[in-house]
Amino acid sequence: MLNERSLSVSQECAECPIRHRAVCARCESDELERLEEIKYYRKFEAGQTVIWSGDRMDFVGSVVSGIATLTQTMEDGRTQMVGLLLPSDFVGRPGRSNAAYDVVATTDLVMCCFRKSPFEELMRQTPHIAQRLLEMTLDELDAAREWMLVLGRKTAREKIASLLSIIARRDASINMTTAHGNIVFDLPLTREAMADYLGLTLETVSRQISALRKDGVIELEGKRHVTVPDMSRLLEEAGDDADGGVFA
Amino acid sequence: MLNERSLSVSQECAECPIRHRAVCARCESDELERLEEIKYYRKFEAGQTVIWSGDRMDFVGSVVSGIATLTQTMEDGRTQMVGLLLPSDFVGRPGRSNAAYDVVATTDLVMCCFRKSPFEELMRQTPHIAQRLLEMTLDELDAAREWMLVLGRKTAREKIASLLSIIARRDASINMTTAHGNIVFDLPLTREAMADYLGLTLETVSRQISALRKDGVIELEGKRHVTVPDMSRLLEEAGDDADGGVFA
DNA sequence: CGGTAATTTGAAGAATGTCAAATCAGGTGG
DNA sequence: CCACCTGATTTGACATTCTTCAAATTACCG
Repeated sequence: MLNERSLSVSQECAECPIRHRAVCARCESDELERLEEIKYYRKFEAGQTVIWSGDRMDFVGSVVSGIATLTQTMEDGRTQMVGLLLPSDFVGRPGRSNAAYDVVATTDLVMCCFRKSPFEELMRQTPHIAQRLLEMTLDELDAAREWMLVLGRKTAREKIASLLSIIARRDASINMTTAHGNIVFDLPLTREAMADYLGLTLETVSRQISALRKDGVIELEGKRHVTVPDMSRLLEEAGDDADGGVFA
Repeated sequence: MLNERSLSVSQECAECPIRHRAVCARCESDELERLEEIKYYRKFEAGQTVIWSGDRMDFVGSVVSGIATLTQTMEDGRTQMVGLLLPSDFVGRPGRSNAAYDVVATTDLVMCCFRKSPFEELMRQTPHIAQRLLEMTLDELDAAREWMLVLGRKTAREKIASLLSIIARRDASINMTTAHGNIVFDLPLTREAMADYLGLTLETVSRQISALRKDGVIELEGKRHVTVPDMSRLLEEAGDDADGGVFA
């Protein structure tokens, strides 16, 4: 199932776009050299499954570019997204041999992979990797808990506004695509993927996006390109405090 | 607000009931001695708030006995539980100075606390603590993701069945209170707390519990004492695979 | 034996899901 | 370059689930 092509070019960690944010962020140059020995790149096309829940997983790795999702599926087919993986995010769990979730590339995706057992060995020896992984895992746990509030207590409209805020915020921390105060970004998810993220149906997602557009909270060009004229308004719609953060 | 009483008796780590499961599980005896120097016990009564979200938090610690909850609250009062803390669970985040969630004791509670900055210093020096904390955080993240599926995709009945399964499982790993194949346990949560856990109203919780009782999935003595005659039936009602696990 | 909080139950309403059909967008082959 | 095809998205009508508000009941505590 994994018919990705190997990259012919090998890349230097020093020039890596996620060098200072990924699991290797804290590594010294000698530690980086050892990581470089066990790393390899893998490329996936949009729509491809990186790994199926339950499958043996002999690597861990970082998203270098593109977006992937982590999802759980019930026997009857209901699915819930439980993670949205952006560049620098970590995939896999050291010490676990089988994947716990489906990982799917939603855009073209490049991953920097490490063979699992050498990586685990390296973790034992270099505290910087484990330290950084702990930090990242704690951040993910906080994000998961924020998400739980969204899933459990917010209305459909608030859920959509929350998701848009999150994407805008994450996007801004990378691209800062803001023309004269406006926040502008592309939705990296289909309506169905948004529904799986938010615990809604795709029809409800569509209706609420239309409603937010009609009420002037967002503007749309095509189905995916979003402009937010007033970020604090969006945050208000999300049910969050309308102050603080990147967009004061 | 924190009118807990200090414990007059200091306890030995060696005899601690959570010695082999808490954040200190991997520590050697010399490491334990250093932890012992910075630890102190705190006791809370049922209903007391351990810490408010946003408050300065100058300690981290472990639940020794009793149960606490982690909750988020929106401005208009809607609340969502995001963590259920049982004995050996860790409270607080190294490197963070203010609490991100409300922590409330739902039963009488004993915590083993460490002053934060000495603990952080110790973490830097002894990899065993950080290693164990990473492991525990990864487990919590998995639990949070399971919970996200419950919140996002399960029906009210499935949510209740899921919660009962989780409590039964956690209880069993400690007490194994099973008379002739039956699983028996006490609900440590009020209907309202269950509602906050599951993203429901307390009325819906009450109705679904009654329905499960009527259908013979569970039996109740009083409001809190639960008997599960057939665990696989309960798991089926939860929408999970009805096999595997502790109760095969 | 009251009093209070927790829980249950009922009736009605609102939000979201379901099913079906129409529309739109992008890519393809002619 | 255009008509067509396919999948994504939107829209509509209706069904269902869950919440809301209100009141009755139960359990526990002093």
